[in-house]
Amino acid sequence: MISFDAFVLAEGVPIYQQILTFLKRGIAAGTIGDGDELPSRRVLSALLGVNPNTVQKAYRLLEEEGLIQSHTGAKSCIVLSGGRGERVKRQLLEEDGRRIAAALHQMGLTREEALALIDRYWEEGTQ
Amino acid sequence: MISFDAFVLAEGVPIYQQILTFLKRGIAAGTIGDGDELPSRRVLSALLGVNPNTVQKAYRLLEEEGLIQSHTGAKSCIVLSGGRGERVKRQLLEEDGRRIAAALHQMGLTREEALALIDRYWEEGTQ
DNA sequence: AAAAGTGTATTAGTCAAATAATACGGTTCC
DNA sequence: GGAACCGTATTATTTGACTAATACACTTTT
Repeated sequence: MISFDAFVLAEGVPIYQQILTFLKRGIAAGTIGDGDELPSRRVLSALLGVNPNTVQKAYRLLEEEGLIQSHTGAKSCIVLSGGRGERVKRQLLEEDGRRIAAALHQMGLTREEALALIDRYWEEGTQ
Repeated sequence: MISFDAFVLAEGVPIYQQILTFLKRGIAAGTIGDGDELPSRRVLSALLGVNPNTVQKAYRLLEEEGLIQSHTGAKSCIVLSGGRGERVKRQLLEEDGRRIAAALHQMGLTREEALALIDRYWEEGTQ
């Protein structure tokens, strides 16, 4: 069963997108693997304190991407066969890499200052 | 007159927030300085292809933060006195630093892999 | 078999973001 | 002084995110 203990609800970003991002980053990190069971819509919505429909929207989008398999009545589970896992990781690294580098550059940081900033907050992110 | 040539409209983020971020990053970078004139609401909305009310919302929020001064009839301009510029840069670095480090860590990257990723897309961000 | 849990679907409502169309008074510039 | 531009304000509408309350059929568990 996939754990949502590390999930923290942020503001200003659609909740269903945060769920997508959380799961995809877990897939990229390898902490979420092929065949892993997802919490049911009802359980996760109660856990996060959001509406079941919001979780359903996230799960539906994941299924449309082929990353989840759902059968009426049974729990949904992760599908990473056919290079899906590698694809997710590659896409995530490229999108985040571009976005992050652009942000740091727009703030006028040099390459060294940017690397130093990541270094500075790296320890905090490990908690 | 502050240039919005480098501004590119993204999806999934409120437009008024994108305008705020663009200006704050310019302030942090030093490319936007004290007393600089902003494009009028009408001109900028036409330039970005968005509604004047959306630009007005961004400008109003900036004024509430004390980063803009507006007088009815005249153009608005940037106010960075009293350490406002430094404050903006410090806040931006902390927020982005934390968010970026957390994202990289959640993807399971080591510190070295994270720094390599930034390095990889650094050149692209320069354009 | 019965109960509990699950995926799925529907309808209704609230709220924020964004658009659209004006309107008014003040400033700038020729 | 007048035209052009500017900040500001108002009202209405559309769209998407989210909540709320159900309902139904299927699976799992006991």
